[in-house]
This record gives sequence, C-alpha cells and structure tokens, in this order.
Amino acid sequence: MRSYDHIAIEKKWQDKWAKDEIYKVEDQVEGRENRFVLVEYPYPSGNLHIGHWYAFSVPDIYARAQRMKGYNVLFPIGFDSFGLPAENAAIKNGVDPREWTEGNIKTMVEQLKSMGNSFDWSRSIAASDPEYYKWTQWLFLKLYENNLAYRGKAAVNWDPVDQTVLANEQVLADGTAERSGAKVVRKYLEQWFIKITDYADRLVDDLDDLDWPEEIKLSQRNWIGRRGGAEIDFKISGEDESVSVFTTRPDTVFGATYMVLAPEHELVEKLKNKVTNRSDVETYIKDSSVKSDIDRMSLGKEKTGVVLEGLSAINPATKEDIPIYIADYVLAHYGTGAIMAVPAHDERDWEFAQKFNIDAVGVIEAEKMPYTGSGILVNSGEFNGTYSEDAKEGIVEFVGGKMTSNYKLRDWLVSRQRYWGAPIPIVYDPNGNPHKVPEEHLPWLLPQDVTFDVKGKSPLATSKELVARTEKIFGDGWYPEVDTFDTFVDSSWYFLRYLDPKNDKSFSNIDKQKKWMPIEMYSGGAEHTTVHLLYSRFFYKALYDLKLVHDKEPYKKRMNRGIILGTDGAKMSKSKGNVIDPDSQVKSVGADSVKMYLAFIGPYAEVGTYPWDMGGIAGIRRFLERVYGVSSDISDESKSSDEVRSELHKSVKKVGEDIELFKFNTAISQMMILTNLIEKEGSISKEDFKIFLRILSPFAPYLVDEMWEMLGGINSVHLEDWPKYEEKYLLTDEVKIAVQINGKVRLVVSMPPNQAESDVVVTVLGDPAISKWVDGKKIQKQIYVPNKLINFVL
RNA sequence: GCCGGAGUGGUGGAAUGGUAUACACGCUCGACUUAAAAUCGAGUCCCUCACGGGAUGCGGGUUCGAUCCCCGCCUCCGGCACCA
Repeated sequence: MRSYDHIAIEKKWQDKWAKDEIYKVEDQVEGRENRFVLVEYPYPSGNLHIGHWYAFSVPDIYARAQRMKGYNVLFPIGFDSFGLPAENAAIKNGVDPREWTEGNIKTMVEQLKSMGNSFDWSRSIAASDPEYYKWTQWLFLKLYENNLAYRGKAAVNWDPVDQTVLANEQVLADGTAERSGAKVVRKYLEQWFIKITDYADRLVDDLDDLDWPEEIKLSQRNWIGRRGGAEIDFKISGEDESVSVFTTRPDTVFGATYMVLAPEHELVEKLKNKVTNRSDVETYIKDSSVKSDIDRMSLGKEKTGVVLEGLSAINPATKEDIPIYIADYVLAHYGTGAIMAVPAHDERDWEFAQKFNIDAVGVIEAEKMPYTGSGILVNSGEFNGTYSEDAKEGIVEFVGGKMTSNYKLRDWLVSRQRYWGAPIPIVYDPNGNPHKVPEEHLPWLLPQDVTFDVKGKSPLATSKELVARTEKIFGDGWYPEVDTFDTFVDSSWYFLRYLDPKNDKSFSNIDKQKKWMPIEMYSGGAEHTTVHLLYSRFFYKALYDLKLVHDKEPYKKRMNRGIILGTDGAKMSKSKGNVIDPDSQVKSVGADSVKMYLAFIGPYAEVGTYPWDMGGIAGIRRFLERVYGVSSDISDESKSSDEVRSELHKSVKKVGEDIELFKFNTAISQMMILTNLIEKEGSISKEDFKIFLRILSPFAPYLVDEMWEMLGGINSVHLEDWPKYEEKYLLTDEVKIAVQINGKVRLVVSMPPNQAESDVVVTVLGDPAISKWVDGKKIQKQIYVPNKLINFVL
C-alpha cells in the first residue's frame, strides 16, 4: 500500500491538459460521430458547493467514456448569470451587480477547473454577457414578429409596504412578504407574455417519441393538463347575451341547476347594472379582487359567492331557467371563466349548492349524491338509459355545443420588474404603442445609472440614460420598456450558443447545429422537470417553425439527479452546520476521490437523497491507493491468472454497460471486485493492468493519467480508446449451479459450463444432500436453467 | 384531496422472474507496534449446539420458483392545489 500525493498530481495534470488542449472540441472529426452531453449551467453564486460537484463531475464520467468509445464529444459549461441574488447584493452591500457577478464567475471557473472535468473552456458562455443577451433579445423579437409574444394584463404579487413586485419565492406560505411582513395583494400590470399555449398539443404529443424516464414525461403531461371536454353556450334569459362554459362532463348537462361566473368574467361587468342586488355583487367583486391567490386558497374549502338577482340563464338541454352566481371558486383563467354547475355529480358544485340551497337533479343512476362516476343516464330526455360516456358527443350536438380541449398550462409571463436581467427590447411611441428595437441597436444594453431599491416601479425606470437613448434613436416622447426578462428566457436556448459561442452574425449557425443537435444526454435537477424543460422545448419548437433550428426536440435523453445530504441525513444548510465544503475535501483526499465517491454514493439516475459519509469517501481513497499500490508493483514479468483475466474482461463489459445507464455505483463496485482479486492473486500482467486503467480513467482522471505515464504511456490516457472485452475470457472453466427442491436451494455444485440437463440431473441426484430429500419420491417436474439452476418438484 | 416515486442488514446500497443481502461504510476479534494510528487477515441478517427454520413495510394471489408481476392496505418522500 502506497499513498500518493494528490496535490502534486492534480497540479501537474491540470497544467498539462490545459497546455495540450486535450479537451478542446472541433465541430467535426474524421471518422467520429458527434455527441453533445449537457449539464445545466449553474448560477454563479460565488462558491462551489457539493451539489455542483454532483451535477458536473459525475456526468463527466459519461462524457469521457463516450469520447473513449469513439465519439467526438462536446461537454460544455457556462453561467446562468442573470438573476435576483446579484441585485440583492447590490441593494444590501452597494456593489455593482455586474462586478459582483463577474467576480463570482472568476472564482467559480477556478474551482470548476480543479474538478478535472473534460470541459471545453473555449466555448464557455454567460447569460449576462451583452454578446449573449443580444441574442436572447433577438430571439424574443423573432417570436414577437410571429405573434408568439404579446402584451397583456397580469396579476403580480404586490407588497403594499415596500411598494414592490415580489417573486413567488418571496411570498411566504401565509401570504405575507418575506421581507416586510406585509400582506401581499394582487395587482394588475401590463406585462409581456410568450404564447406557449399555442404549442400545448405538440408539447404533449411529442413526448411520446422521447427517450425520457416516464415519470418526467408524466409530470410534463400533468403540468400542461390537457383535458377533453366540450364548450356549450347558455343563453341569458331575456337578454341578447350568452355565456360559454367548458365542461369535461357534457353528459350531465341535464343536471345543471345553476351556473357560476368567475368574479372577473367580462359579462359580470356588462350585466351588473341589470341585477337587483347590485351593491352585494360589487362588494363581492371588490373583496375577491384584493384577495391574493394565496388568500383564496387559504380560505380552504368554505365556498363563497353571490347570486345575480333578476338574471337567469337557460339550460340548453332542459330549457329551464336556472340562477346565475358569481363565486371565486371558478377561476377566470381556466376554460371560459364560467361553469355550468351540476351539484348531483360534482363535489364542488354540491358543496356550493348545499350552502346556497340550490336543487340537485341526478341524471346518472347513483345511490347517493354527489356521484362523480359514470353510469346510466336518467332525467335526460331522449338520452335516458344510455351509458353516460357514450352519450357525451350526442348531448353536445343536441345542445349545439362543440367538443374541445382545455389546458392548465398558461401563457408564459416573461416580464420581471427587476434590474439584473436582459432588458426587453421594446420601446413605446408617444401614444403608448409598442415597437421593436431594431436589430442594429441590439444588444439593447442594460443601463447603469439606476437606483436598485426603488419603490413602486422597475429599477430601469430610474435610468435617465435609457430614456435619453430611446428619444435619441426614436424621437421625442418615445419611452422604453423598463422590465427585464425572466431568467428562464435566457436558459431556454443557451445550449445552442455553446455550438457557436463567438458568432456575431447569428445566435447559432444552423450548419453547426446540424452537427451537434439534438443533445444526446441532458442531466440536471428534478426541480426543472416542468418549468425549464418545458420552456426550452417550447422555444426549440417555435424556432423550428421559424426555420431557425432544424429539428423538433432539443433533448434526446434526460436524466434527473438526486440530492446530497449532510452527514446527519438532513439537507445541507449553514444554520444546521452540516455543510460539506468540497474544497477542503479535495484538499484532504483529492478531486478524484470526491468525484468517485459521489459516483459511488447511490444510483445517479434515480432521484434519491444521499447522505454524505466521511467513512465512505475514505473508503474510495483507500481503493484508489490500493490500485496505485498495484501499479507500483507491476513489472514486465507480471502475469495474470485465468481468474484475473476473466474478471478483467467481465469488468470491461460491465463498466462499459453501466456507464451507459448512468449506474456508476455498480461500475465502481465491479472495479473493486477486480482489485480485490488482483491483490488476492498477487499479480496482473502489465498489458492487462493497462486495460484496467483505461476503464478506470473516466472515474479518476488525474491519478490514472499519472499511473499511465508511470507504465510508459506517452500520450494522456484520456486520448485512449475504450478497451474491447473478449467473449472467450468471460467464460470461466467452472460454473456454480444451485440445486433446488420445490424452489428451495439445498445444494450448490460446481461444474464445467454448458452441461447437458441429463448430465446435471445424474450428478446432483447422486449427491446425498439431494438424494435424502428425494428419498424415493416421484419427481413431478424438473426445471433446468443452464449454468444457473436446476429445480426438482416433488 | 389528486398524481408520481420509494420501503431490502447497524448504514449507503446490489440483485427487475432463477443461489436475497454484491460492493462499500461501520462494528468485533486477531497480526504488526512499547503504544496508538495506518495497514493486513478473519468474522458480521435473525433463531438454532446442530439438522434445519425464518426474514426484502403488512395481508392475499399468480408461478416449479416472487425483492421483482397482480390485488388490497400501511408508512415515508416529491409534485400539484377549488383546473369544472
């Protein structure tokens, strides 16, 4: 056992790899297929934590193995460098967000380099770089030109004390502001939206063809929430108006005994002077409008509402007059903002009807109301006796409605009343009409003369330079948009910039895209399953329709990773004092051990929570020292036994296969088994050991390159090919066969492989451990699995 | 409430119809040492002296054979939240 000097080795190889540019990637290499391996680019918080190591150094094993297997692999890294923390630092400490961010990036680049990953640093990007956000703005304008971006009113979380808009994360569960403690209210502002809902169907349907884990696909389907149903018009009695409702249960129209409009429904405003209880109605509308969404929810299950006295609607199936209510259990933004209420067959309607004493008419046979299942129709005129599911389309036709779908997904609100983001490249003429900032003025720069902690408006609204710039270019009275983009806009296309990071004519050259896209493997956090993955899939599809990218989906495979916990099994946090600092770990056991321990801690492809174990990482270091010990003992005369050679070839096969499945933990355990055997046998040939080093090299890149050189390697081991295993060595000259009586193992025998069933039977029945069980009884049945097992049923 | 995932030794986990508990950590004993650390060796699911028997959250089922497939529960974790 020899210890090795990881500090010296890491320094030596970092310098050498950088000098020889061994991870620099060309767009095309003769005889090699391209593969793009992507990890989510990090926010530059200023310090690398263990989660970053987990996110980047483990997928590096995969990227390196792909390279050895003959692919030309792109494995880039960059920074998601716009966002709230920089702005908070500016408010708190008076530092410039740009300087703060750039300082953090500099620190993190150094830390990232210490990992020893095979990143191509020449392609690194940062979202806050004007040369990057120029293209974020350009792409937004393309969407705008094609009617995929629009301005509309939207509710924001408004803090009435601080006079500011809050992000959802800044609102506590009880509906108060994190900072001021004030009750957060809803406020309506003109904001920019991107029309992701136009793509809802394709975003659902195209999931079918993706090689993604089913649970991720399912999450996206649920998030989009496509529901089939019908839209049906209800006429208002005595008025020249009608209300359209969406329902998934058109089979129950005959049971609709009232209808409900959302308080925000446009018809309420229109008809409220016709109701006889106008002041009650207005009070209700006003009350619900100041309630935040959180307030609405925290009211729990107790439903509120008010009837529109003097108005009624006509049930299109029964032709009967039914009352109309407004109630905030009906959401303005889903469906048509109005429902037909069927208390007999819907729990919410039932609850509301109980409270307001509204009749319920059962239209499906059931023992008790409310009954929400399907069944035989009653009280439904000509449809009586039909099975409800089968009657849906007929009833829709009967009442003059149409079959349609609805979605939970809403358009993407991209405006943020924040400083540190890409400015929305829009200006307004003196009449308030929006106009694009023309391409020649991009990047539309973020102004510097702003006040960050501003009350009641966006920080950009305090910039004199921005206004002056706008008037100078567009004319007097023109004024700029002062909101910036949601950072999810930046991250919706960043992977395309890695392909062509320096291009000042295009966001990403399409010929280069054709060489690299789609992404072979995208690894990231489970928290991005719906939002980021959906937004970027949408962006890619929209760009596809504009012929700016050449295929329909950006990510062939996706892998969600788990979380590393503290040694106490709790989530790492400063307050708990259980934070593992990667730098100090690297210092004490080396980057290879940290990386390999993280790969060994649990199955990477499963979203688990894995507690850090100091003993565990020491065990990995011990393993690497044992391998290092073997390498020091190797001479030209060293020989491999048959067992060692067989285990080696088994390892080449298994490690290669496990890496493809991101099962790094079992790959490592196989290499441990091999090392245990080499030590037990006392020797391995130099050539065989070099095969072992090659499969170990993606896991411990520094140490293996050192050992490779010790054994006479001229070039870096990381330029070697993945070794091939030979079938003939996989077979050992003995296999162990389990002998079962009625499914219970009674004996294990060793014999040469591929024995005929009859020979095995004769052999094992002769063994007293088996014959004592059989003992003259008749063998009813025998099952033989070659080289594995034989089972006698007595 | 709805949707999803997971329950295996003291611990992280392995095995997706064929010898359950690989590999690692921890622990126990031994060697080396004046001693300790490091290292090496042996052992380590439970009951039993043994023969055997039992155990993969609980209860049933399918099968020659079930951690794995099916049905019914329980617990934990994650997501969504009056979506008509």
